[in-house]
Amino acid sequence: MRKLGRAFYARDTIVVARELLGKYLVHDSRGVQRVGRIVEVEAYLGPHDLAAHSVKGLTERTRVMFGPPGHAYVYMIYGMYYCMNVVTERTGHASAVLLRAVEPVKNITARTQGPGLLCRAMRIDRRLNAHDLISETFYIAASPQVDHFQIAKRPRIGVDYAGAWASRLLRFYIRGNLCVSRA
DNA sequence: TGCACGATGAAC
DNA sequence: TTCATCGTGCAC
Repeated sequence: MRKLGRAFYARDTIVVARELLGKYLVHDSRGVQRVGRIVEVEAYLGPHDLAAHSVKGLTERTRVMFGPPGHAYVYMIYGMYYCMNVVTERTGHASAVLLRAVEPVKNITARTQGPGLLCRAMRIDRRLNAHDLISETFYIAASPQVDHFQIAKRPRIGVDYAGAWASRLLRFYIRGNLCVSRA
């Protein structure tokens, strides 16, 4: 599979979010390679986006978001789940794409519909925070076959506190895909 | 040093 | 609609 390079991530966040749909998330963990096809994502546009964690500025937690593109921002939510983001644009821009759901492709037995379940099923946890996705064991690759689909746009989930930003259509998913967390 | 609050998921 | 569960950020 063709691994995505730094240049893929160093672009407009909405473009990256849309193009991540259909790509393959690969994680080699203790000799087991797990692969999931990305079917749902959300774009977080930077410190001016009231729903983005980077709205807090550069802190210990948001350090990775402010760093270079192509790295994984993994954080714990509600004390029980992890969520994985891909950092986009240039260093300091503090934008990222949240991976919300994947379709099981290889060595995945648990459910993957939702950001928390996705990380649990693919064994993604805090240890992978700040991990470079231009690597051998944790990366995203282009689809091995040509596949075309329609992209649906919806408001992001769980960000009602973000005022006008809550209604922006920044959640994208593959229309009709059964592995999407919410249609 | 303490505390309110989540980019969730599951049960009721 | 409620709750489990804990790291983070900020108030004090």
